[in-house]
Amino acid sequence: MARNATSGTSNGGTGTATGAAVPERLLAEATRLFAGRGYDRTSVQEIVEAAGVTKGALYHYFGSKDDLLHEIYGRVLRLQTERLDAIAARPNDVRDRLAEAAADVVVTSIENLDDTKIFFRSMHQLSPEKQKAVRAERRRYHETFRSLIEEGQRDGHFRPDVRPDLVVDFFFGSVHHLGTWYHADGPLSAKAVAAEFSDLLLHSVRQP
Amino acid sequence: MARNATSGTSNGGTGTATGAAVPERLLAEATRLFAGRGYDRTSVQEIVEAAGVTKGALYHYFGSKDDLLHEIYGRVLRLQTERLDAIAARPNDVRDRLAEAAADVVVTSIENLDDTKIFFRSMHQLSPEKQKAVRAERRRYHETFRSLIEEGQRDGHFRPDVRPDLVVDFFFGSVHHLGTWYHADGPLSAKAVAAEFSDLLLHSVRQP
Amino acid sequence: MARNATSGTSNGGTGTATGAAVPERLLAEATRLFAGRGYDRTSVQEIVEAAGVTKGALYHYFGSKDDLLHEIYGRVLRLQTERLDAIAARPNDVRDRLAEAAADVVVTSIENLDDTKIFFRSMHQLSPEKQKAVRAERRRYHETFRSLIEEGQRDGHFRPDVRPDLVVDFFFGSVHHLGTWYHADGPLSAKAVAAEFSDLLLHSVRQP
Amino acid sequence: MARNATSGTSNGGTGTATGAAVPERLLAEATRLFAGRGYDRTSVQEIVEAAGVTKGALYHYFGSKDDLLHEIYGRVLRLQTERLDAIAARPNDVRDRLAEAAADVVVTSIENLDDTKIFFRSMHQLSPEKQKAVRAERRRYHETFRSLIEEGQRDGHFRPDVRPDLVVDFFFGSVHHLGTWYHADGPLSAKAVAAEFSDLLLHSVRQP
DNA sequence: GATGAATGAGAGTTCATTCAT
DNA sequence: AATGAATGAACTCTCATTCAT
Repeated sequence: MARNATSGTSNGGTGTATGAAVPERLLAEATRLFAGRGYDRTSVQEIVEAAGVTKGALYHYFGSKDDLLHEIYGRVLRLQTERLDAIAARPNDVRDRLAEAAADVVVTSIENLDDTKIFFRSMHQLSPEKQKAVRAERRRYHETFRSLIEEGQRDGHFRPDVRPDLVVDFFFGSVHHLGTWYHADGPLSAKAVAAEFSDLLLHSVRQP
Repeated sequence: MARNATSGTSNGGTGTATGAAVPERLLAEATRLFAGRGYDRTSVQEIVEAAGVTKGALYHYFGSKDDLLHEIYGRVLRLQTERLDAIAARPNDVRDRLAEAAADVVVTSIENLDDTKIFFRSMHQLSPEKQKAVRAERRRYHETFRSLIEEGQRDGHFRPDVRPDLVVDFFFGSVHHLGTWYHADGPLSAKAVAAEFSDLLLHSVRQP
Repeated sequence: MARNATSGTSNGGTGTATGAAVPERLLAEATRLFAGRGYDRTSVQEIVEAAGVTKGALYHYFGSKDDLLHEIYGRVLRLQTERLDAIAARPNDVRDRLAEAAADVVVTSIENLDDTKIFFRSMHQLSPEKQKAVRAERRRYHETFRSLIEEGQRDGHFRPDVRPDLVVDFFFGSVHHLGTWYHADGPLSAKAVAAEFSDLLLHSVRQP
Repeated sequence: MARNATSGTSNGGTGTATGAAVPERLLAEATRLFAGRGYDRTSVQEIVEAAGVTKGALYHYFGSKDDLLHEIYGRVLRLQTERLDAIAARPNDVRDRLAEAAADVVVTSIENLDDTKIFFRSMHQLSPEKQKAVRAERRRYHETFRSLIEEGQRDGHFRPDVRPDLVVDFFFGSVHHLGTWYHADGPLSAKAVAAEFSDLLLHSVRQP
């Protein structure tokens, strides 16, 4: 079980290595390493060395290696859920909200590309209970997204002959896979990808 | 590297466990186990036990554990490449060919769902050289697919304002993620998903 | 070494968990846990959690984990030594004194069954010096017991052809093993066992 | 789970270190070390170093450290059970059979003093299931012993006013504790102790 | 063609203890 | 009087791979 995470003595989260508080440093390094080598291929020893502490310190804050992964998921899930909820609650035309939600999740996925990579590659390495918890939270997120599509269908803006749940799986497959091909130093900005993915989604469902 | 892989289908009937030849049995069990537990969490011992042989036998046919994974990739890549090449070479309207190619890759991905799961989860666990080889072959596949989109754009059937490479990444994200949500015993047949994914792709790119 | 052990019974009412003073609570919980899981398998963390204090508190009162064990031995040794000395000093017939001493050590062993279990299972986990100290005290106890047998032999009440030291080892083997089979909720009261063990001892040595 | 124990390639069980077969050597060294330091304080590393092999070899033959302990128990239990069964089945007077059984278990306990020490100190460190198995076998042994006492009571040779089960616990307490005080280089031979313990037991139960 | 004993390096985790506060 | 973060060493166990047979 995660013990108490932050402790919040001081430090606003500045540096990567020795500046930040210990739990933050551990999470940051774990994220970087899990994204690079994969969860199973990253040893606890590597994490603590990268964070400049000892194993004892890690196990003081986190109950297990598994716990670190769960915490990483928690952070990104919370962030994306909050943003989607805010967008979905706006008074705009549902087409605009869907477009914005789609673009937003692409941008935040690219901004947190390490978390995105970890998400789709390592989820099945979580303990069964934690996996269940993460899936439940993810399902809530997908349901909110799906409800936008359903709303658009009721309004007559979106085609009625598509299954909203399949559209969600279709789109989030694309989003989760950003980590396999997107590179920050490539020709495409996060915004450019977001605009294009959002556009593809909208065209795929809109009433012609 | 794989030494001699299959040796054909004969076998002479000496097999201890099931009917098939030893290398086939090993590949089949490895595929099943890798899909279930992941590559790193599947031990060579488990594979040989499931196949009813000993470690020595495995290392007689395959040079390493890594080699098994590479062989699995090889099979599915060969299959999908052949099918795509055949579809792309037909004389039909490019919209029909794209629709058919999209539907076909969905169906074969679902029919080989274990391979699909392994593909996107375990690619980064291959040795660097083998990873490079697989990526190269995959790129060829994507290029063929992309050329269909480019052809449609030249013909005026598809919107000119989308980047063909992004469309490919968009669509194959969806395909690779089938393994995370599709269940054979669910309400949707492989064909139904294929039809819908293909339809979503076509709508997302066609000239309105 | 124990620093100041008890500090009396007062406590001022500041205790966080139950009523008793901190060192007593620690000893009580340690006894319970050592008897249940064994010394090596009980962590300092478990002890302090059971007692409702922190590690710092434990190390304030006791110099080490080893020290706790030594203190537990000290208590039960002091108790049993006092009682035996009192019984041995009475003016009764030596047969009655031996019978009473035997019955008494059985009763107090059962009443402090946790200590009994710890005694014979964990003695060798004490540090060498402490082990020596405990053994010396135990030897004194055995010598007092043995002198009763020798006295009975001189008086002609007990058979002269038995070795008193062997009788002591014979009998205390039985006593120390109470912890392995006696259960408070079984059919036998402490007194019943005490009566029978005492009777068996007396029959084994008395002059027929 | 214990895998296959012996393998019996050659070697009649001569030496302690490098002569004997690997599993035998491991068991012998484990017995010596467990008796000396206790189960929990003996590391797997120490065992394999003493046996001159690597950890992998140990885990090739034994499923766990726990398994080694179980195997040690198995050997001594089997030996003592066989001997008791043989003695109990003889046609002699029951008093002679009880005396012989008592003396025999003392002699074999002293001859295998390491096993005896381990038995009473480390039983509770076995996994619950294995503990149950050992206890069941031990119970059978005790029942055979108890049946001798019951037979003697029916014949009128032994006092009817003692509980046979308590006599068994009484006597085997003494036997199990041999390990705490007996030293091979002391003044008493195994036979001398056996004769005296057997004599004490017989006097404690016989009809005066 | 196939065995299985053995290796050796490294995995995650636990723990008694210390010490600045 | 008491905290709790942090240490560092040791723990049991796993694993892909090799090689004499």
